[in-house]
Amino acid sequence: MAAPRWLSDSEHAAWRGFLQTHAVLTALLNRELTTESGLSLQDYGVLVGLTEHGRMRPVDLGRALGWEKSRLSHHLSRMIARGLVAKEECPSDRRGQFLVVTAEGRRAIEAAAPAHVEAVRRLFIDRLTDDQLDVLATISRRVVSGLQAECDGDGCG
Amino acid sequence: MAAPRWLSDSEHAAWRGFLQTHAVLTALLNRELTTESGLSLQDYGVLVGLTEHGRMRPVDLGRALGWEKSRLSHHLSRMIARGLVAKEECPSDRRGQFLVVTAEGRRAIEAAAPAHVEAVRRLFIDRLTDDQLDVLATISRRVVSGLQAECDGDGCG
DNA sequence: CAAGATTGAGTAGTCAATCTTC
DNA sequence: GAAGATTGACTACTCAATCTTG
Repeated sequence: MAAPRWLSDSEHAAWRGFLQTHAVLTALLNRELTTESGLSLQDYGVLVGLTEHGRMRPVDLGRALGWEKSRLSHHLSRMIARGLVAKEECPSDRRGQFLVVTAEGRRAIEAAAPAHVEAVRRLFIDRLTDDQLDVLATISRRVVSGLQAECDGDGCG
Repeated sequence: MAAPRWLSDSEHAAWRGFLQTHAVLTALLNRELTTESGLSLQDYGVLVGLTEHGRMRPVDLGRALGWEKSRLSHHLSRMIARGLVAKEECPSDRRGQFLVVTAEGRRAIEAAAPAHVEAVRRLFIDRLTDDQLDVLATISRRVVSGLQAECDGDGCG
């Protein structure tokens, strides 16, 4: 390995800031959401994904969330046990299934959403400018696409 | 609760993108780091914090990382058991201690750093412009300061 | 053999209760 | 009583192994 290109102060600030922001933000949002609705931030993410797409295969939901397949599988089995989501057969490819939100899951996310969206606004969205939000979305697409390219070469998951 | 101000498409993209990016990026970085050096991303963060500050109290390290106090406490006891960090008495306030990196901890992070920094560059830093990195650092400061203001009102920790 | 998904064992994180010192 | 820190029980995540279908 040649002499490492260490991070500059501003690069270091960006990277550590990203990690710190995520830690602190998700901890508080998760606490609020759980206390008020009984859903975790993870539950909420699953329900948002399925609600947006109507029905979805685990592999696609996992990609949208950025989760490992076994994490998703464990989490889904807990949510299925609680009656929030359900599985349907996938006729075209019997290795996979479709996931759907149950009526109870729909009630749960509809009850949780107003307060949670307010919290996300208060702590995150409303503290940033439109330009900053656009940069963030651009960064996400850029980094995630790079990660996926990386994972085409070997087995990432 | 009045009619909720739902997130616009671009706000939703920014927020979900942030969560997805963090999930996907930390999973891959953690796997690489653990495989090549035996340190987790969390271990690395602790060692970076302590190395930068020389000696540090748990409460300050927890703030820098954005971690809950019990998470830090559990993690430190594991790192102490592995000989990576150690505690010293804090003469001015005997409720607290100082944390220091051991010689072994220093060896571990120095061995891990070159490859890890390369990975952070390859997957994150080098894919973004300087302007984007600056925006990210600004966002972090802004959001984290808001969170701390929020936590002055009640007990967040 | 590759891809979608599950399982079990081990590790890590959260919450509430507790202890000590200020 | 509040702040710094720890502990134990519970929940969640990771990794590797496995199973089934393409």
